[in-house]
Amino acid sequence: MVGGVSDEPGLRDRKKAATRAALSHAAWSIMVEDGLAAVSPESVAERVGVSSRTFRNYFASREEAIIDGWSRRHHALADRVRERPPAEPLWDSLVRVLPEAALEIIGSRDDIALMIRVITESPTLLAHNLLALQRTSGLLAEVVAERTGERRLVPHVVAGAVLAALASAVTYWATHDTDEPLPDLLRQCLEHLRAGLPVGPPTP
Amino acid sequence: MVGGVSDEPGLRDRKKAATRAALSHAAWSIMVEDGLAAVSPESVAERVGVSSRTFRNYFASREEAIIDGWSRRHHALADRVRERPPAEPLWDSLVRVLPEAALEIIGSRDDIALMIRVITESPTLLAHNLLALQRTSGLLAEVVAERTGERRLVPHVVAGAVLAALASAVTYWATHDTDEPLPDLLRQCLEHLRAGLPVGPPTP
DNA sequence: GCTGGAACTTTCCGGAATTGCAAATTTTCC
DNA sequence: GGAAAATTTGCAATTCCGGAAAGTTCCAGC
Repeated sequence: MVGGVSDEPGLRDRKKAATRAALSHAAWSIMVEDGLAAVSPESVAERVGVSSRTFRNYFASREEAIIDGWSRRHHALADRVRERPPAEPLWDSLVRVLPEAALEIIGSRDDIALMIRVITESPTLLAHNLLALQRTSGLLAEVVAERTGERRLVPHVVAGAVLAALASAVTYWATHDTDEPLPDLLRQCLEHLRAGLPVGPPTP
Repeated sequence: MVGGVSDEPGLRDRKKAATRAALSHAAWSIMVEDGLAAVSPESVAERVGVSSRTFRNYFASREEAIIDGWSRRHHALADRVRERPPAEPLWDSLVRVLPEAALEIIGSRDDIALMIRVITESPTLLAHNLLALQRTSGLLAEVVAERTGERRLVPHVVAGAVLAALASAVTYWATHDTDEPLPDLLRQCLEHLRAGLPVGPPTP
């Protein structure tokens, strides 16, 4: 017992994670190449080299498979924030971590633009996306609670608002033809949340 | 032509709306009485007195039927804000409308508590709920844009944050044993958004 | 008010999607 | 090396879904 109480995954779990990732990746690729309709348990399983029954053991639907990779990267956001020095004020952590992390998570602008386009015509895919966001929001709320000591309403409001900002910034950046880099857009949104949401006087 | 250019729905459309509402209501009732598993196109259609095929003409799934009533009340939120005097500053409108409207929309505390309990063990139902919220968020963003003249990022951030506040307040109110009335909780959340989200210094 | 046409509901039905199960295969541990 | 545990696979049973056609209800024009 050289390794002590190490909880390394072990080959079995690593393989599971690998096929899961391979299935999700394949599902995404097929969607990019031939559209959402072409993604099926059969097509995905064939590309990975497993049976379609195995696909169903991992995912309940094509949408779940397509989202899964994204989902896992999303969830990493909370850990990123948690890794910041505990003495750092929360907003500083958020403003430091999110704008940079956002880019890595969503990948290229083309990817996210395609995703948004597909999502707008597939409520099911949108729903799975929202589920992933919701889970991330829960994880982020935990971190906020740890950092601030607040235990009740505030962490969820903060987490929800921050993810709304993230979603808004990403959507705008991907769908509008702007030169501003994503991190800058997101930083602006977060600063708004920190300082109080600006809403101009009513237009006369 | 006494009534002028009235666009009253007409009997046919009223009947459609009625069966839709009846189906949704029946779906909700069955869920309350016998649990989510007991809600099926057959059981719902039978209670209303239509064929199960008709149920499928209206809703694609039990979850959609269960959520539908709530959905429609949600969507009314945006109109409520729009109806406020145009000269009123946006935050005043929001703080005035939402806390009171929230209560009407979600019904009794028991209803929402049950809903949350069921949702936690049914991802599909949660997903449909999130879809409804998302649509409401879009509608609210339109109103914000009309009111403030802002056209790009801000309306979506504001709308998303406000709905996060709504969801947080409702969830807390329904799941924790607090004496504070829902409108007060929600007002607090909205004031936080207006003034800047408070996050205490890190706990030493 | 009555009649033709449009819209909605119902019945029937076939194919696709989903789930459960047990055998076969692979991994782990001793 | 071999037993135990976990995973993959194929198959069967079942449910789900939506199209087509017939029947029923509403609306508009005469």
